[in-house]
Amino acid sequence: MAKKLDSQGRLDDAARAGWLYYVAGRTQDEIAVAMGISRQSAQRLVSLAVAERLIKVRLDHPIAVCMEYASELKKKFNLRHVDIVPSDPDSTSSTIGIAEAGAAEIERWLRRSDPIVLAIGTGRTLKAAVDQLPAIECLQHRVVSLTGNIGPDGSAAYYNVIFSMADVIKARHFPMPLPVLVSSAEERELLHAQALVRSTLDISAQADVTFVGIGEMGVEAPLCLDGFLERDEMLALMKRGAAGEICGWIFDGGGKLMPDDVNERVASAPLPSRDASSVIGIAKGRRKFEAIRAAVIGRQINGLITDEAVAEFLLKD
Amino acid sequence: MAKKLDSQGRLDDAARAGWLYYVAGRTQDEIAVAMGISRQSAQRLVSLAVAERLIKVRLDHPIAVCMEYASELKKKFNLRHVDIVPSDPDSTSSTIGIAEAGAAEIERWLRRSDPIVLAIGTGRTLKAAVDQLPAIECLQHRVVSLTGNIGPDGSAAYYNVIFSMADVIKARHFPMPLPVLVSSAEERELLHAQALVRSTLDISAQADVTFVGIGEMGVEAPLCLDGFLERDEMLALMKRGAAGEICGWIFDGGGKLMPDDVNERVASAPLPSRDASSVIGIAKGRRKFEAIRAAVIGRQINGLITDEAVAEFLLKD
DNA sequence: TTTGCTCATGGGCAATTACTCACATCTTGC
DNA sequence: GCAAGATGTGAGTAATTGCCCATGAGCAAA
Repeated sequence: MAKKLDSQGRLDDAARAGWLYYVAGRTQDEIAVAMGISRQSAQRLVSLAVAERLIKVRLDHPIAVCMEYASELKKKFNLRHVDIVPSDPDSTSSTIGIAEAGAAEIERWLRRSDPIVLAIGTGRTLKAAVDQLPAIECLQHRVVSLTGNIGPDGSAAYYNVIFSMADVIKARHFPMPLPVLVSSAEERELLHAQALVRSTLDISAQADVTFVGIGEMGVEAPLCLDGFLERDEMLALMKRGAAGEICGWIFDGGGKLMPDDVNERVASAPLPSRDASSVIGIAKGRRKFEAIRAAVIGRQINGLITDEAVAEFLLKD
Repeated sequence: MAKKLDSQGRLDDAARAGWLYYVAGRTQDEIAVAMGISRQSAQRLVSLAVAERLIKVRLDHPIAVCMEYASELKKKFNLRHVDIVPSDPDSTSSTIGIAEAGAAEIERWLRRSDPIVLAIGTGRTLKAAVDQLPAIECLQHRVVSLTGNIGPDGSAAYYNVIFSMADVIKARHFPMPLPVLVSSAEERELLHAQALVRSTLDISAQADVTFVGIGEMGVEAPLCLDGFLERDEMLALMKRGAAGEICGWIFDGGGKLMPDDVNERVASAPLPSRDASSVIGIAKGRRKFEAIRAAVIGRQINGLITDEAVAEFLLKD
């Protein structure tokens, strides 16, 4: 070979080796023979070609952009887990796609053989996700609800999902026999002191992974639709800067829990630690843009399952 | 994951795995953990992504000697466009490398926002190139076939590429509902007079760019293999000095169309103007040396995508 | 319902590739 | 012309990947 190898010549060789390796599909051994160098040198040239970005790999599939977004979001917001599903602009469903993706992620956790504690919030999206779960026996795990299962009128809250979940997987489950909102901070303390509630709260604090929906603010928001909040309470909250809620915990545009009397009355368990465990939000849709951004910024969650449209919104500034 | 896995979902997974492997640079083990599958399954998905051509690799570096050859060829034969890819002396494939390069050049044309007419010939090499194309919507362009799509036995000619092309790009396309060779000059006139054929011929004459394969002469040549010409017809042609063919048009060593009865029966559209448009040949391989030289000398083409070995041959005298 | 077929799965193993270390060679600055 | 640092090389070894096989699930025909 040439005695003097300037960096141009070396890059040429790297390009040639990279071409033989990736395009022609030869092994590094064959390349070494063809180029008259040692196997190791061939390997170095190939990795140089990669390092110098001479080799461009492109994935020609609609999923590609989702993966891209996921990786950027993970970096930008320091998230543990991000899953982006393709958007269907023609669909008005607020769950299509993410329900399946959410179920897949829940299932991944449930398939673990070591026992875990899985905490779960409430909401339509989460319910849709749980409905997608296959039947698996998970005797080793425990599933705990972060939110009360009693509706404002005393009936069972429809969108409390822990029972649906318990139906399909055979794990021990710990519902929270409370309303979502109580009348005062004092009442909450009283209720939380009950042995049964106490133990559920304790278990929830040990959660290894948590799945929650993310609610937006507005008179059409779930909190209002389901009768937990009156229309004017909601309007007042919005005036004070509320951006969204998770399990009833209301946060502002920066994702900080608001020092508000409504939050004083939330009977849900606190969200498990975002430092020590995974807390994964599942949500999409135009109306939730701000709520999702706030939740991510304020680290109410450290994982996100959403769609392309939300990803674009979160990445755009 | 244990849900019903339709092939769509499986391709999605393959794309994910492929992305994680090639773009994100994760190992198959990491991918397996991330996707909740076994390492072997991850490996299968990755290779499926490759097999399904979801992964496109290209080399983005001007290898000095290739660039040099290209510029010399351009000058020597007054060509509009020359692309030289490295040779792999041990490979017997007649398409490797130039298929990717051809696809890249086709893509460059397709990416133009102003509407163009792209004419396309036939052949294995061209088919391999089109298979490398990514899916792009090109509603503004028109794609027209220069050759008939009916094989000698009346079936669809396999190596007619316009349909493969129309699959991946969503442009209007104009196939040529004719055999490649007809029985006589009179029959050709008759068929060409049909309205449908007429309009395709008219469009092809307006082509802004044309991509064609270059066929060699010989009993192993495509024209024979695919049954368009009998063995002894071919031998007679060679005796009369035939050097190669493009879209069935047979030319001699000087690249001039032969005044031969076979050429009288070729039903293909004439090659678009080499003065007013780009007509790019894609071919390589020892057996095509003479055919390529003739095509370039006789200006059947004014652009060439080939490999180092051919470039050296063309430059050596 | 049974039988046969296809195909995905996971384990195991061999081939291939990546990394580390010690040494040789080349370039640079004086 | 020489020392010092940078850079390339080969060997050995660990990690990663590719492939074959037996198995079992899903599905269609009998």
